[in-house]
Amino acid sequence: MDAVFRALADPTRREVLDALFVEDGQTVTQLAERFSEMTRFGVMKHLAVLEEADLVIPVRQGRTKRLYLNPVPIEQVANRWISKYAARFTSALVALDQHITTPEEA
Amino acid sequence: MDAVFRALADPTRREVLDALFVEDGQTVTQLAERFSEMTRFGVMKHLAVLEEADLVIPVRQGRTKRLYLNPVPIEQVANRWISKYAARFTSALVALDQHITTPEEA
DNA sequence: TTGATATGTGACTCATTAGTCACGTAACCT
DNA sequence: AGGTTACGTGACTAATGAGTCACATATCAA
Repeated sequence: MDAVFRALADPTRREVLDALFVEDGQTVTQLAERFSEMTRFGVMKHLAVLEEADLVIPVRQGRTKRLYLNPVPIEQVANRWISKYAARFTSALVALDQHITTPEEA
Repeated sequence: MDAVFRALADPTRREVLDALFVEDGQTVTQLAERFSEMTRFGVMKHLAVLEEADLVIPVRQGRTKRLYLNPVPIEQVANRWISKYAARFTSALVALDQHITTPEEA
């Protein structure tokens, strides 16, 4: 799970995920072409991090490699980590609402 | 939102959030004592990052500073980013189920 | 006021990361 | 075979991040 958080920290890597969300199964060069501000090697390094976190699954096809989005780790983070704080969010909203409807201070 | 992802990337910072989840409104020294592998200054740097991401809200009280957990940014990440991939997760499960119930290949 | 406590700042070191490049390998095509 | 396309590796540089320390400031308590 550490790898997932780490992978999601970089905006470029989130862009890669977005690109695969729009069109799944793109090749490395296809993806690299979308990032004009970076060389193919930079993109490949980001892909390695995403694969490490299992967020992207590589499928070799002859000389090309297709990258497929794997939403499972994201879902796990949502369930095992984020949902824990969701309850606090709800109670925070309730507290805010009570604060608004019954203000005690200026 | 970038700041939130960045803040969540570090395991120590997630531990800080966990500590505040267990007991909200702890002071800086209180939190620092929980991290024996690190000095107070290290913890303070992490707190700065968490405050920057608005994940932790500081409240000055005389010479002490109390840190309060703010689950709102986490919730926003869940809604605006993660939920987008949740649909893919569902369809992936459906595909997996279909693959299991009607296997075509060995 | 004096001493103790709680937090803050700036400069510094060390490790990690992002990104590039030269080069290498493997597959496709004719 | 020979050229071309697609991807991979290792070494390198520059930037960023983690962590520490000396020191400074503010507050409390007697």
